Amino acid sequence: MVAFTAPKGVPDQVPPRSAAFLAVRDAMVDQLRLAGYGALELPVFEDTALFARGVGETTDVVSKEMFTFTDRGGRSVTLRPEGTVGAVRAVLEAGLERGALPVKLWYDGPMFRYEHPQSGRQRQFTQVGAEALGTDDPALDAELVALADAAYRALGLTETVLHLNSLGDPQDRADYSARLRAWLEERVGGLDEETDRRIRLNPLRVLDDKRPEVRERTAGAPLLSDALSPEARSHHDAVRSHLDDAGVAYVDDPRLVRGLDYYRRTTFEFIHPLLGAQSTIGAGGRYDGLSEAIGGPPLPGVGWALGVDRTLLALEAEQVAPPAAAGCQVFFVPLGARAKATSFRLVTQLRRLGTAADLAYGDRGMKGAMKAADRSGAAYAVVLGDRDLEAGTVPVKDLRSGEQSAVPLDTLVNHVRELLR
RNA sequence: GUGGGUGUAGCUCAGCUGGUAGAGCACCGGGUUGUGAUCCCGGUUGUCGCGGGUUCGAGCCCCGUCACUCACCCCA
Repeated sequence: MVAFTAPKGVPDQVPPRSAAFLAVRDAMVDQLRLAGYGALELPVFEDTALFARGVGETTDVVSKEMFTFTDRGGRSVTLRPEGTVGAVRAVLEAGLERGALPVKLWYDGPMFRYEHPQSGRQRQFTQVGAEALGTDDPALDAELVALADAAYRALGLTETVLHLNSLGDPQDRADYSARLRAWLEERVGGLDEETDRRIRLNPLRVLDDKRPEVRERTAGAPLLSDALSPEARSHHDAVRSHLDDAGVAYVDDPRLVRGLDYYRRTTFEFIHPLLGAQSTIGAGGRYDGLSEAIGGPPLPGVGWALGVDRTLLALEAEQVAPPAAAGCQVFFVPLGARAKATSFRLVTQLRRLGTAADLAYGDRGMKGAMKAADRSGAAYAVVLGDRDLEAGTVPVKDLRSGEQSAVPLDTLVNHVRELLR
């Protein structure tokens, strides 16, 4: 036991799992690069008011899950609970919306929400995010969905299910909310205080309640998908048709609701059935009003965030081996001080040339050093002691076959690089 | 914020009706004065989460507390 532990809900990533963590992140980013998305580096904390306006005051994320503190200058700042709002702020600040459109961007990094940790949910978690701003072309919605789908496929996930819905335009949503509120008050009202409050403030979210007794009562609720304006309807149809053409499978989920206020029209979630309660491994949608909500010009946008931690859990649940990290290629086993100095020099030389090399540290014995060579995963071991240095040739051992040959010391570096070719 | 479960070695865990701490794996060393993954032998690691109580005696019983974990709400 050590004196300090990581703060509650804040994970460490250590080997060997950390390699898989990075591989998941990279697989997502690779897809975005293929599609012309540019990199965005964003601050980890922002003005608290930015999130309040952008994400929405009444959302759970803003009302009870933010890491908010006052800095030394008396300003209220908040560790970002999500990436989209900050990304849009950065685009507006840099004036990118006045350049070539659409602006397509990706970013990654830690997000923070003050929640009770459980499987698949931490207070600090990592997302890869993508945003496409400046046009309301439904093909962009489909592109983003297809890219997330491709990332999951590239990683080897086969059981992910894509849920798709449209929340309509603001007017559709307002009309529908009023109708749903009346319906819910009659059937679900009086169940408990929290639910009553939700019926008043954001009735759509009641449909997302997982409690069986609530599920039962909301079974016949009117659906938003039946209340879409002709414009929202045709946008949604276009998205679906692009996905069909691209061979991306999805499930129409008319009850899919998102917890962040800025979404409208397209919304989607990638759900993994083997994960337990926190089963959404990636999600997103269109947010055409967000820019205006934070004081910017009208600027349509669509985006998603994929959870790196949860995607890794999904890989583990499917027992898919994550891409292996590149390991050591040549391992040096020095016997004695002179040999160690020579080994160190050769290892450094090899590394400069791009060959992964390592050596046995700690002046351990032959047996221990060979064991370390074996564990390093290297294809070759170079064993050298004083008598080899005097002879001018050193034994190079093929660790798979066990065969060994003597190589002149002055050509060792090239010889080893030749062997590894 | 609410509820359930669990805290013993680096890891996974055993520990009987209370009698003073164990296994497997891992790690280190030796068997082989210079050759790994097998085998054999040996060795290291513990405030039994923490604090208090009951008892001649507590890993075990009681109270409190903290942490971890799963679930609700909500979300990636």
